[in-house]
Amino acid sequence: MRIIFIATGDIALPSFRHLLANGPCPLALVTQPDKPTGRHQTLTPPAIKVEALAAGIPVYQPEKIGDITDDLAALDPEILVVMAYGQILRQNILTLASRAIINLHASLLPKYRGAACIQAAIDAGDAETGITAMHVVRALDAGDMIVSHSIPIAPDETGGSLHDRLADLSPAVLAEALEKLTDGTACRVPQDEAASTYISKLEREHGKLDWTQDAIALERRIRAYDPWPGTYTVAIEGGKEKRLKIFPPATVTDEALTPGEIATHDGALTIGCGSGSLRLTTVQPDGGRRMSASDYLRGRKPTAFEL
RNA sequence: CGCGGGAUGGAGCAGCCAGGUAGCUCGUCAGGCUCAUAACCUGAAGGUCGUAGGUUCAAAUCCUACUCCCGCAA
Repeated sequence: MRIIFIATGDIALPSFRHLLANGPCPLALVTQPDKPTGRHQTLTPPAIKVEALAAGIPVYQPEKIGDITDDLAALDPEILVVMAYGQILRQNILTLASRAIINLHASLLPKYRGAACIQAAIDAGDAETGITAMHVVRALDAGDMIVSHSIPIAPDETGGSLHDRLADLSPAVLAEALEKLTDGTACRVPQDEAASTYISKLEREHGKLDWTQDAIALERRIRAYDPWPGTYTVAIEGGKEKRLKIFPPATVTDEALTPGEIATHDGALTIGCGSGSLRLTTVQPDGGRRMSASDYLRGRKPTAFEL
C-alpha cells in the first residue's frame, strides 16, 4: 500500500507512529512549513516532521500544497491520509491518489465539522465524541464516512486530555479504514447534511468568559478551552482592569450572587453567573504565574469581574 | 534583537515615581482561650529586597548590564 501522510498537528502523531511501526510505511510526509513560535519567535518545526526525519521519511513543507502536486504524483500514491494538516486541499490534490484520499477527523460527524471540534464536544456537554475516517471532498469535512470509533467524555475532561485520548484512539480507526479500503469492504456512509454543524477556528479572544451565561455552561467552557485557547476574564482591582486567566477545575455552586459579583470568603473565589455561581480554583493574574485562587486573593483585591 | 508586565522571609502582595529603621494578608513554631476547631488572643523565628556593577554620607527605591518567570502577538 503506497501511502502519503499529510498532517501537522500533534494529534496525528500516534497514527503516524502506528504506520511507521506496523506499516504500511508512508512514502512521504507533507506538513506545514516551520513557523516562528514562542516569545522569541524561534523557528520551530512541527513535531511530526522531526519524527519523520528521524525515521528517514521524506518531508515536504510547501507554502501551498498545490505547489508540490507533481512531486506527490511522482510517488504514485494509492491513498492519501490527512489529519490536522491546516490547509485546504484543492481539486488537483483530491484526485492525486489512485484509490482514495481519506481524512481522520476528531468528532462524530456530521457534528462539529471544522477546526475546534474537540473543544466543541466538551463545550456542548456531549456524553461522547470520537474519531471519524471519511473520504475527502471539496466541502470541508463533508465527505462520505468509512468508519468511526467513539469514547465517552469524562466529567472532568479538558480539551487537552480529550485531545490526547482522541490521538491515541486514531490509529485503530486509521487501521480499520485502510483495511476496509484494501479488501474492498469499505462502505460509504453519506453525512446527514441537516444534522451537520460547523465549528470555526478558535482565537484567544473567544476565551473571554461571559458571566451572564449559566454556571454549568461556563464550567464546561473552562474545561473545553484548556489549554487552548484558554479562558479569561477582566478583574477590577482597585479601579484598574487586570486580565485574569482561569483554569479548570471550577465548581458550580448555588451561592446567590449577581453576574460578575465576587465573593471571597473562606479563601474561596466565587463568581456570580447568569444562573448559579462558579467557584474558581486556579487562576493566573497579568504578569504572574499560575496560582491557586486563595493565593491570588492573599495579595490582590478584586472587586468584580467584567461581564 | 516583535510588544509589554514581573522578580521583596515558606506562599501571595505593598513599598520604588518625590533614596533615610523591611511592611500587609497568610503559613510555620511556641504559649493562651475553648467541650472542641481549619475559629479567636499573645508572642517568636524566618528576608545580604533576582545577579553584577555604578551614583550617593546613605539604594528595595536612581543609572547600566545580565539571568530567570509571565502575558500579548504568531
